[in-house]
Amino acid sequence: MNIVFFGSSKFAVPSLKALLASKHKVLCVLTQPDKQKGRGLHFTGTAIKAVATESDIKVYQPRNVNDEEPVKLLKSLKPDLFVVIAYGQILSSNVLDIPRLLPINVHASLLPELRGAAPINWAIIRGDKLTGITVIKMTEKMDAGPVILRQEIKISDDDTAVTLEGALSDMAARLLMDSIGSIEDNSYNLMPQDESGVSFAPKLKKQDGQIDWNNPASGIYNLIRGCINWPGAYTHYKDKLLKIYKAGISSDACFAGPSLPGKILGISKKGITVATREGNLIIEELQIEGKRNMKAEEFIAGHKVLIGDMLLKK
RNA sequence: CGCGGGGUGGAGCAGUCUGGUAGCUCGUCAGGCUCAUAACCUGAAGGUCGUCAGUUCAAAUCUGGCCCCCGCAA
Repeated sequence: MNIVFFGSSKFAVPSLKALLASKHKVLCVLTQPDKQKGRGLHFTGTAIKAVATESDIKVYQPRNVNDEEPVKLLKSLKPDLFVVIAYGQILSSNVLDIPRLLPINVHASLLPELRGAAPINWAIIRGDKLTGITVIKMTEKMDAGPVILRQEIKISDDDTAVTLEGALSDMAARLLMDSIGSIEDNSYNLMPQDESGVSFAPKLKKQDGQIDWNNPASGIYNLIRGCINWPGAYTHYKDKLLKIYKAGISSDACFAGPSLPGKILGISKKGITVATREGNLIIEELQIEGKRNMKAEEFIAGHKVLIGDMLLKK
């Protein structure tokens, strides 16, 4: 089949690679325009652009796919199928009507749960035990089309957005290939989504990573795991930004009583124990503004961390 | 030239403003204490202070160039 691939982030990479390795033909790849990124604000391309370029696939980076010019181009390719994975732009019906067979989308949640840009992060932040991959036929309403294929995966307590994304992106590639297979021999069904079960996973904002010590330790633990790649769970210590990369829930009985949320209760090799509204969190790996990330033990060695110090919102 | 922090024994930091003996916490090693220990005590090893040049009697510290790491922002 002749396929046009739409994707931008790392999550889409295994799927694109699977397609490139298959008998199907990838006519071209659409990805987000290069953006100024990082120190010095140099222009950087997406992860998908790198893979496509390496394989000598044509790359297009329209600012808006729905504009006249990209639409014209896509029509001229006469594709059978659109495959959209973590692309970052919403396709209008003009675009969705182009492929001869279907426009399909691979989404990292069990739709209708967690529609939107950041389903993996939110699944962890919400404390879900189960998530998965859903392949849908795209409709104009985002992530709302009928389901072609779906598979579940368990979220373990020590999964982070990074580990889960890795597992899901591989699963996405497999499910994508299965879906294409069923489309090819016309054996697929379209199951409408149950609109009563809809929830949303909007793009994370910087602000979403801010730790509120008035939440229970378990909620903060989930936030840390869910925000690990971006924006990072953060708080402030002595007026400096402090990111927390790894933490645990403390079971130490000697800090059992209620304490002021955000207060440092204990300092040991295991980490820094901090009070929350409910239970205590033990910080194991962190990063202070301007420094690399380090183990709590290392941080303690060089910074005079005292019991009673506060971690604050700002 | 987007804004900012930083490079000092193996790790994390202080010292730099106000040049003049290399400091702290931890780790490592040896010994001691202890029923025992990741605890405690004593001692030791380990550093051309990122790099190149300049100023100076004297540079981790002042001046200039270069390299590298990181936070913000996007």
